[in-house]
Amino acid sequence: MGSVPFSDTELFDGFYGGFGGGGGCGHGYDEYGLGQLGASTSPVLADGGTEEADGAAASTELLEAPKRKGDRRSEKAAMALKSHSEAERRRRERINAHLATLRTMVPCTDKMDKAALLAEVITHVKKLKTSAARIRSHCAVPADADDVAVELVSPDAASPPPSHGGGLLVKATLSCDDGADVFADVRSALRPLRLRVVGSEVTTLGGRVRLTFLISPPPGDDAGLAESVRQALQSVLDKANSALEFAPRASLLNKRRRVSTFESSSSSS
DNA sequence: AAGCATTAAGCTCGCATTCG
DNA sequence: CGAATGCGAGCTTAATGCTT
Repeated sequence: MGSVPFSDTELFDGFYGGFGGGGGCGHGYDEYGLGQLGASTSPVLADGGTEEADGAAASTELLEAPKRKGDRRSEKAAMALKSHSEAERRRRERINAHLATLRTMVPCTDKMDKAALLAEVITHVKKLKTSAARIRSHCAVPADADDVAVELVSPDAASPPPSHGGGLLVKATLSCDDGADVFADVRSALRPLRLRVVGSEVTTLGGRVRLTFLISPPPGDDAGLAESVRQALQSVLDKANSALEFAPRASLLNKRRRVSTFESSSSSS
């Protein structure tokens, strides 16, 4: 339509005043005294006059000083604008790169626009969550959230080994991050209780671990033992969580965090 | 084919927030 | 406190589809 295509705007690097894009916001670029910046040999000063006119009118040091100061200010503002503009471009590229990644992860999204893509991703994630929940209900996979569960179960439900006598069993389950110390911590926590463990099971998935113990309690003290085991396992969780509090600050910040541009390969200059 | 409306995408600006 | 960054809004342009 007779205007400069976006791809050609690089020609006007630093020349904001000459390009019409985004010019309708009610604020002209001259608001900054930047008119024709970069392309003009007689830059407009903040007060509206040109350097040539002012220079002819007064050549004393006293008058020159503030002028150079204004020049520097507009140069500085122009640099800030350019920098901000480039940062915005990088931001858009980052967003688009991640959207492209999402496109590769969800089938049949090639022709979708961004809004439809995001809607499809939401649907897809919901489906995956439902599937995960279904699988979890059938298999003993670790829970997403840290959890300690202790319950009394009948030997039938728990399918204990033949060595078990026949009374109620204590079934204790711990789900947490699969850290290097988990097993040692659990062992340390349970050892003082002098338990008779008749069965155990370990499941790990995606950096999470789920430990299940079947314990044969002493006669008449089911509830007491269950509570002791629960406290012991809870102490393991508490220890792990307190260790997290001393982890690098970045992992705990809920403020908006700055992320360096493009964790992927593309580096813009 | 021309004209028009709609939509998607990119650009810039100004303000708010965060960081050093 | 100034610089850097994030974000929403308003704008333009290009592409697309529909009607005449």
